Amino acid sequence: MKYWLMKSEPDVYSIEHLAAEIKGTAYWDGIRNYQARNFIRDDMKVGDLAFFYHSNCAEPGIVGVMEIASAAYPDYTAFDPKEKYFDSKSEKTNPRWFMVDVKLRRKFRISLSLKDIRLEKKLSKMKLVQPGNRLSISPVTKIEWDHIMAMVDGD
DNA sequence: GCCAACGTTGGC
DNA sequence: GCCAACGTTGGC
Repeated sequence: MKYWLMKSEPDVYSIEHLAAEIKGTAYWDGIRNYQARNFIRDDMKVGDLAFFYHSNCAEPGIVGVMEIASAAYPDYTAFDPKEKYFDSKSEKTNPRWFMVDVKLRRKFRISLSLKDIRLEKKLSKMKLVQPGNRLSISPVTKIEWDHIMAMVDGD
């Protein structure tokens, strides 16, 4: 099983949106970066766990935990010209972009801010805090994962 | 809203 | 294949 961190702008789609999904799951669309695409398509498996990260907002940070609920399948929003993330180069017969379904496992009572992550020496190797990192999907090591969970739960 | 750091595009 | 121009990301 693998661990991940997935970014979303809360103005667009927040953990509260996910919590309000009737079905309990949602499709994680709009990934338009090859490296992130490859993680989704090639490495993500059903049952993997992922941190829900709020980006580009007042208090960026990790706000909860999701479970990957499906294998990767073509991101059909790329096929629809009316969609924000339409991409004419992604064809139905040869899709360029993929997505997975996610399910909310847990919303943290107190989220872990980027500031606090930066202050934590043991998390200094995280992809998230590497200079210039903009990847919206990144792998998290088990050690990092466990450490964050311990921080969130106050040991 | 600013802007630095990236990734992508397209002319050559 | 180079690289300038452009668009996007995301912290601040």
